[in-house]
Amino acid sequence: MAHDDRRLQVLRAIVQDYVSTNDPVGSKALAARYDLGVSPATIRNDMAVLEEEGYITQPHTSAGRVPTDKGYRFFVDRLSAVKPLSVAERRAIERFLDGAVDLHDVLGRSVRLLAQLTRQVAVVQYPTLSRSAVRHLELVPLTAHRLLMVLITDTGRVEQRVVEVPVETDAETVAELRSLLNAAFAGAKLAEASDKVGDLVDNAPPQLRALVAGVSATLLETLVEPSEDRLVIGGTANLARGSALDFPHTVRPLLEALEEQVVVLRLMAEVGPSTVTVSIGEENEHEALTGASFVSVGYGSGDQALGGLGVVGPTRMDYAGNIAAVRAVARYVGQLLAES
Amino acid sequence: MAHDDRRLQVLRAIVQDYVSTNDPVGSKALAARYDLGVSPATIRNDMAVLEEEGYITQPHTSAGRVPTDKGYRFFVDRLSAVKPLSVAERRAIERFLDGAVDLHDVLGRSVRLLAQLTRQVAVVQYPTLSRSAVRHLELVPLTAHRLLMVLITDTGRVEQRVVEVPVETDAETVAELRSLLNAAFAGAKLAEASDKVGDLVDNAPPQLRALVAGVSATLLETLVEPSEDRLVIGGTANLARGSALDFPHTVRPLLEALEEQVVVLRLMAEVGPSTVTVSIGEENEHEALTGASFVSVGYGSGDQALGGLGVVGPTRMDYAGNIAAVRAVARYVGQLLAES
DNA sequence: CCCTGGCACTCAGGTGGACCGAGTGCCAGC
DNA sequence: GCTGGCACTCGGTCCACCTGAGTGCCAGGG
Repeated sequence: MAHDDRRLQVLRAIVQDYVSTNDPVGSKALAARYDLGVSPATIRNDMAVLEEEGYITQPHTSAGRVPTDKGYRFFVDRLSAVKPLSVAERRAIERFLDGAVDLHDVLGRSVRLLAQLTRQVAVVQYPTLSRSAVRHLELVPLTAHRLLMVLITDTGRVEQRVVEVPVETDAETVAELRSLLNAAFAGAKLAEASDKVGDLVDNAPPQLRALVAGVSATLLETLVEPSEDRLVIGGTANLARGSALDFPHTVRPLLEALEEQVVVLRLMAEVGPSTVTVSIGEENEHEALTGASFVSVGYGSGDQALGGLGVVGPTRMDYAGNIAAVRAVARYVGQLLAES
Repeated sequence: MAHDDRRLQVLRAIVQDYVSTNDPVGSKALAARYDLGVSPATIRNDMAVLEEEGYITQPHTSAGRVPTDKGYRFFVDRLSAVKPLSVAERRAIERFLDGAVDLHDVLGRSVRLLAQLTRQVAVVQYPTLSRSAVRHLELVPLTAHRLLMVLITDTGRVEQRVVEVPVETDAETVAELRSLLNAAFAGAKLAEASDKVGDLVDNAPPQLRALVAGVSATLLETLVEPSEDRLVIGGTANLARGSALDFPHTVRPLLEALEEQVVVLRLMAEVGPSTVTVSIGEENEHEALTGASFVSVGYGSGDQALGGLGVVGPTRMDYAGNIAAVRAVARYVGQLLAES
């Protein structure tokens, strides 16, 4: 139908115009700027319908229209082509991420990069431990009854815990324990580690059993602790840019939610690799985010994402551009992690 | 002189009142609230002198007075007694920091704690590598030509680097290398590490020399790289609270400076342990911080601070309270790190 | 059946004047 | 050297008014 088609065009034009100017957009401006081939009056009729259907709304009578969350949603779903990144942008990504020395560095650079590309707040999650594999388990004796366990994963994460052991342990025993644990766990996905613990303890030489059990228990604990999931956040300064415009009253609740991490992690939990997830305004369950949109995607090779990354910004954001940026950065991060 | 004495009282009262109300304070309000034993008219005279001397200023005629940076400085320098923390606060600190599982956790909790106590932006620096001692050096073979070097310090920091080695290396060689390096470096301050490298290479068995040299070089590199110094920042949401009041136009430059880290690290570089440093407004060299004050102190047992921590806020802040909080948290962090 | 130009209507935001009150500086008196 | 009194200043607020953007509706034309 020619009608519906044009209405879609009108909606699209409204979104684009509003995103770039931040002014409610009126029929006249639309007709002037977007060459829709019809007069303002016609556009007004279409706009009335769009408003009826809930895609746009007027902040007040005698103002132009503004997309609603539903409008953005429709717009995003119909995003025909994701705007490809410019050559300059691709080069910027490479230049930015090249020369990272370790995981911390990779993620730190990614978050800065993403914030810079999108001019929004960027969020990068550390690779989930449970989906990483053990590269090495190190034990460093601290005292006779305390060991420092250091877990190194294939994604480059390093976690450490102090293990209190019931029996006195000398250097030799520690060495034995270390090779035992590494033989058992090295290369194994951490999610599978819990399955192996039982066997491992059973098969351990009797004098080592208590130790193996103790260290294994701590290992498993690190997997479930809340600190298990870490987040790097960057570009919060972008929130201040036009905060008055984008966020009704203050950015405070948003900043709080970001620092809370839990909120963002929950959102991240749902992301899959290669499929960008966009959640818009009210679609976000957490109250502080109801005025914001979240564009995220998983990174990592395989079929299951190692972690997620994304950007948070006003619902009035450049979805096409941000989706492209998020996807591109995720791909590079995935590559970098696969290499190391 | 009775005069000067009362003028100091007046200045103090102005600072206190302004800090708590955020309104320019007039002679009448001062007389009413602070019981200075003299009439408003007299206070006006004192205020005129204080203004002449640059300690206070009027935002406009017919408004009260506001302390200048110089006024705050004077106030801080004459802070007779740092307000001791309440029992509840002390208990809160312990409760907050207790049960931290590793360094990351300790610092993360500290920064949240500090932000909560002071209601400002809190900043905590990771222990400087060069002032930490090596607890353990681990080498994990990745491929025949690549090793993962993991450095564990006595402060609980863990750094990792991939080392490309020129010669093919088997597991046995790696083990040898590992014990060689640990024998040489374990327990040594990292600042002294560079001195030891020469000897170490000379005394190494010939076939290991190239390896030892390569790994040592990487180790030294990690000490000088910018990533050497890390920072945890928290409580940025506090900037949003009353941002319009405290920071003339936006919080943006401040947020940017904080994310920049370098700026803050430079400020931190100067802190000593146990002596709280306060830099106020224009005293800060970086432009973005000229509207802010920075209260910082080093933490760590010895005479040299392992790292620093502090808070950033408007010049209009509760200096006495913040100094007390910063000092208290630093002490606890120092203790926690010494224990582990 | 759909588009278009015209027209009356609404209302947010800006402008300018009047007023109010907090706060000051100064002065004469104690 | 302190104090009360007094004239003066000036930012903030309130209000009334106007302007202009934008709308909805309607009648007419393709």
